[in-house]
Amino acid sequence: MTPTRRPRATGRVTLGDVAAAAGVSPITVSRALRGERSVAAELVERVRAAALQLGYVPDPAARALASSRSSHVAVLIPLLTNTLFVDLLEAVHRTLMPAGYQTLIGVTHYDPLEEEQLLNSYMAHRPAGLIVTGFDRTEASRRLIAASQVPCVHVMETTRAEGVHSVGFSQTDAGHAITAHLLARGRKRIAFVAAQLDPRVMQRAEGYRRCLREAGCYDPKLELLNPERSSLALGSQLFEQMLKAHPEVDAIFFCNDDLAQGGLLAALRLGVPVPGQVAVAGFNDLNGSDQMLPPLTTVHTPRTEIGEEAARMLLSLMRREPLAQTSVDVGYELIVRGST
Amino acid sequence: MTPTRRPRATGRVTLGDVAAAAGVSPITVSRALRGERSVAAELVERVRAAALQLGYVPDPAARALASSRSSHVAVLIPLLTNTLFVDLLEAVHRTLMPAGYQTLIGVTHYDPLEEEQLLNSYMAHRPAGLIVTGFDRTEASRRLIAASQVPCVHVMETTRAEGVHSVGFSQTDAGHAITAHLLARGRKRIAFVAAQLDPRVMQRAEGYRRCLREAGCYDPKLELLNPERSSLALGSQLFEQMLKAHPEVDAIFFCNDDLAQGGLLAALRLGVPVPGQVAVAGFNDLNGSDQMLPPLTTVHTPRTEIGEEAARMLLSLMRREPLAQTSVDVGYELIVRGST
DNA sequence: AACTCGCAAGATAGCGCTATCCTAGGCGCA
DNA sequence: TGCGCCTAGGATAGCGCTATCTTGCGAGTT
Repeated sequence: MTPTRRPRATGRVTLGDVAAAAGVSPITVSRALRGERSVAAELVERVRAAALQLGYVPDPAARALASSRSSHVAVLIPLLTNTLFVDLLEAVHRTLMPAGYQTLIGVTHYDPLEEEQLLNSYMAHRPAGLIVTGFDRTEASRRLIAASQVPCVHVMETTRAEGVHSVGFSQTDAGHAITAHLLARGRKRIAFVAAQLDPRVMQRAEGYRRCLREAGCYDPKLELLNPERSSLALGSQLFEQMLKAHPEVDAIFFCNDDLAQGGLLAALRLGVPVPGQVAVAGFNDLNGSDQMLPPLTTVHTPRTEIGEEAARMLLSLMRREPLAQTSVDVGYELIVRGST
Repeated sequence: MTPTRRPRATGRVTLGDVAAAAGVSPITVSRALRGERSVAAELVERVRAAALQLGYVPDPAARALASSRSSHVAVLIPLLTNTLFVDLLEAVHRTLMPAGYQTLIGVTHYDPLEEEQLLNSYMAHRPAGLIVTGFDRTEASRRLIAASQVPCVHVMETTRAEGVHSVGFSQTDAGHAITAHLLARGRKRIAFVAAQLDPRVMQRAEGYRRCLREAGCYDPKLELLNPERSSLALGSQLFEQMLKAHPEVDAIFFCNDDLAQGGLLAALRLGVPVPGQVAVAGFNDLNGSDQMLPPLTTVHTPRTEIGEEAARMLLSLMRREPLAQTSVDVGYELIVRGST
């Protein structure tokens, strides 16, 4: 009678089971399934077959514990209520999932401190990779990312800084381009209306300013910057406010499409002809902008491409493959519609 | 000279470190920090202090491996591009995170087979809990959930079925209520326009039918069901299509606000007076519905409450606490605005 | 022929926790 | 006094993987 201490039965097919079935050692199974090169092709085949036969599924927890690296990728975005980031997220998710990575979502609400807390909590999970939005974060966050050695890709903006990986486009250039479009339509009194005021919004503002200065018609009074959360309702309100304060305005560049959509609806409500009296432009090409009355001129931001490219770049980093470039500029596209 | 095999240095503060600092055994630290009752209050205090002092963070992977239960909660929703589910998700996330749970997101695209695949993949992670949308899934999925013993809460709809946990409201009743509202406004030729055609949309359709049958003015020809993805553009198109086919229609109940918003914009474009000629009602009270011209009458669906309540219910289940009720009906709210 | 290499495969020892069993001491009860 | 029986805390043994070291063997070197 052995003093029975039965093993905890988990009813799970383990590496060992596969090893027994394939007639090799567990470590060889591990190596074969992970695609390490030092296993003979014939063995790999045998192991694969056995694993499939038994329905073996690797245990991520055990893997993470043994290798101190999980199969999680943490993605930190400012908001889930902005479809821009949702599109980005979905693209990332779609690209990482087939490669066996899980996406952990963190929402920072545009708050660097909140981001720092999230990073602290996510790093306990030893994520395999990290995707963060922009470059505006606390020094502690930056150090944490660097010290952790976790591969990290920055999205939405780009940089040439050494050792930093990024996928995005020039928000400043895009802001410049749409302002230039308004100028080309013969507008002179071009207002800039913004909310949220995150770093990317401010970069668009910079593009707007640069463009108008070049044309000699920059007027700081035509900037309306509101720190509240961006929404249709706020867009309506700011449109009215701008026209009341500056009736001579002949174009408005809204920093985001939801504001612009609100502006267009306000124009309809107030009977302000668009683009007759005021041309309206937005940014991001969100859902519904093409259905507005008139359809909204905007900048299409390629968030799906950004998400896919960032995920691909991260996959390369996680696999320690060489990268073609550390920074990818995916560009933007001016979409001219009826509102200008 | 001992044959040096140095331990893998991970530089992590472990349970053992805390135990040494507090002068107790590791297992006591584990129990103290998890709040098991069998540890003296004084010891708990001592352990807590030591953990805080050392900055101890439990390793989720080790915990998952040892207990065969992770700190992940998988949430399966149909779409990320519908703000309804994003709001739900955010509420769940916000409620679970402080309790130490990570949210894993799965997107099913309304496809039970895709959901089944996701479940298979997520179950490998031994999630601590599961939140799924509605009850429409494959038999295999149902069995997998039941067999896994993972606590599971169903959201958006409710059921009285034994042993099934749910948080939602009656989609049928809500569909009935908004149709009754249109009747009360004196409308007789009330159309139902839907896309997506998921189970909940069909339940709203059922409510619409029941209401009109009760009033003796149900006409199946006034139902326009389109399987495509719901969007503003499709709403515009279906609005036009409906009015062309049935010019006598005096009200349209769209199954979702995005369709209804598209319908309202089409009405503006076509010069159809709303609600003069046609009253328009939507469903879900999405972003922007209050800004439409005229503002859209709709049913506010309390997805934030659903998310919070589902998360709370799941927490209770995961902690094996007794539940007050297995099914929570959070109701809905008719929001009457200018479009009716 | 003796000797390094290089490489495929295996043996071993954990990763950092918790499930499970074990023990010592305290209590009630006859 | 002696027998259970509970409780607090500890000892032990894994959970299912992978990092690291070790071994065996054939090819290349001198």
